[in-house]
Amino acid sequence: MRGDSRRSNGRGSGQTIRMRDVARRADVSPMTVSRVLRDPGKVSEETRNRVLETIREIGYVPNKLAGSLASSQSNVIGLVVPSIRNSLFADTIQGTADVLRAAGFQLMVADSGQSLDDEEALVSAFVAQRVSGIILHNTRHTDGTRELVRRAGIPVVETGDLAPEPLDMTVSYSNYAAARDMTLSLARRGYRRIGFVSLHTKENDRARERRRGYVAAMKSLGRAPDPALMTQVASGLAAGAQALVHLVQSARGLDVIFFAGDVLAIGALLECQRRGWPVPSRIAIASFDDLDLLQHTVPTVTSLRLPRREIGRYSAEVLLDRIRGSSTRNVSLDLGFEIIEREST
Amino acid sequence: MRGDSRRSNGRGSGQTIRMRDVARRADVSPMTVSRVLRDPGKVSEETRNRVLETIREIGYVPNKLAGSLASSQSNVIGLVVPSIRNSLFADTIQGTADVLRAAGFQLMVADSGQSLDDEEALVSAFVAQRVSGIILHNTRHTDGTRELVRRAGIPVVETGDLAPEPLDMTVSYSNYAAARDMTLSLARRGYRRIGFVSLHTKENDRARERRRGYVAAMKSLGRAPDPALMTQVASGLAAGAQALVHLVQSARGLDVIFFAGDVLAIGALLECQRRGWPVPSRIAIASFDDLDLLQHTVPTVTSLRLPRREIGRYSAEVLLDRIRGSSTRNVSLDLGFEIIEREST
DNA sequence: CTGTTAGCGCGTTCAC
DNA sequence: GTGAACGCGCTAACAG
Repeated sequence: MRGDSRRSNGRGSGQTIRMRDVARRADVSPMTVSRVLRDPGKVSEETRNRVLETIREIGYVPNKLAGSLASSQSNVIGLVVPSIRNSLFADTIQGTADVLRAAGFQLMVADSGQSLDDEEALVSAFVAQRVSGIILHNTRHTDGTRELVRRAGIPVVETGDLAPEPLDMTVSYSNYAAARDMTLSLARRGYRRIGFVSLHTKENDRARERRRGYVAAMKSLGRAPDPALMTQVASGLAAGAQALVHLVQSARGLDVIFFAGDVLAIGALLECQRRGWPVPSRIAIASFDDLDLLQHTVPTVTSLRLPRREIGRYSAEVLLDRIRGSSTRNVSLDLGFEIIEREST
Repeated sequence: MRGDSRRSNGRGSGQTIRMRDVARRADVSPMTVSRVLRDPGKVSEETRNRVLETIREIGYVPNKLAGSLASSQSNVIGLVVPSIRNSLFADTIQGTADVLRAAGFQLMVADSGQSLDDEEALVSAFVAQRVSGIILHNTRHTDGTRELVRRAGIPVVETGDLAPEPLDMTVSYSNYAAARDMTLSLARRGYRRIGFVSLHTKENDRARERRRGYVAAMKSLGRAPDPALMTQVASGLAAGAQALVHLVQSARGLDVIFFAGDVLAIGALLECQRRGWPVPSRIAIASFDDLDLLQHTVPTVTSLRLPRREIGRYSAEVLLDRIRGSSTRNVSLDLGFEIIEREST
């Protein structure tokens, strides 16, 4: 293979063009070509133009692999999310991608499927790729993960929740505070028996924090947390519908349910439509995530507006600041949230 | 910096561990360490275990940058989507990510924002990173993009639609056929005046193909395409609602509308609920994309089930086949679609 | 402003 | 089964 990476399929140019090919053709040294690409100001205009022209002519595309190896810095950021498919992360990823792209950075995305061990494997792969920063949508990690990023000295941003033991930097909102405040807000609006539905708290830290917030709110209201008012379900529209029916039928006097996960509230609302249960008169509904949909449904749904896009943007920005060395350390941003009251409560 | 990449922030181990550090400690040559990592069978069990143990002890993480440079092959695949945020792509990305991860490959994701020039820039960045394969959710490209991938000789999969002029491989369904068949299906069910709403066909190839399919179906039914029945809108729930109202009020005799884009049908359905227009008796609704939601709404919505996940999976698989050299050339998969008839029509 | 030298960390090749 | 030499393509440091 050496010196001949010709493809066997008959496609491609046959030869990868190297910097020295450009240099030879433009009658300069490879170093000058390198400078034209990364520090054009240090090359005379005439030479620069000649080199640029040559690059265009022969279609040279620099090898970043070699560049990164030589300079010990890549322009790649690694991102681990629990689930790419979950549209809730899509906004955040988009925010990150936008900032990174403007800065000329690439984004490497991976999916941990909620498994901390898989997360460790992915972080290891990122370290192996020598990414210059890592974003984790998760605040709990294996010891191995912690050790990996510590030793690698790579800047890390955690998000998804405020991190109790930050690896490095944090950009998020507080799931605890959000659930607590929504619960208090419902109480303030006069609801007496407030039901709470979350995703399974066993595997999901965010779900656990939200439940903690709900419980704290109930206590501060002088209401002992009633197990009959609380339930956990899997993700999905159908699960939301089931949880609704379950709680409405089993918890007497229930007047509102706070759905603290994904699309649960929508599933519940649709179930109400199906059964002809008027919302909010028969049962009121509040949601955690302010999906677009919730302001278009009939009735519109009360929810928490979370700064998804901003989390993505800021995560990228603090990472870039750190990489560029212009950074304050120990960044820990709480981007907050907002309660949006609508017709469903 | 050379030889001393110590961080100034006091974090990190201070020194990156290299293969030769492992070798020294395990009392073997670097070559043996390399073999243990990539071809363990060629090393005696005793040596192998000693090396493995040493790697664990000192927490060595191989430098893939150097490895890829030396071997001229990376384990990274580049993916360009029009919009990360669009949940329709999320399923496909997940499918790709799943397959790639099982094969030990990394995914680099970028967002072209529907701009062909931006796509070219991203492809160029991918080539610069020496990715070993590229997936494009798009079938139209600049000449520059075509030239880039041709010269680089990188395997490419196009998707999003059947490619009229494939760069290389294609994995998709036919937007044209899907829209045509849905239109014919509506006619077969007895609908006489079939309205059609798409996204703007000017910037969106898929929207154009879908409209072409609708028009072809109408012609084959002996019905001249009536401009009064067709409209184009931006993406979003509100746009779907507006399109609905516009068509219902302006096209007399309209009995069904086929919404050929994103969440338009949902926006329209919700608008019907808001206005108290019964679906399908006052106006029937059909959707293009079979979002989960559509089988939970009241009424449930007729739509096209597209093989999103499969597209992602197969795209990754044909790419991997090609990279591993075990491939048939000119792969062109049409994964088809399915019409799901529900209550809304 | 431009060139020279010396690696970056690893894989390939070939010898032992 | 194991090791030495060389180079992947580029950039840092220094010299001129």
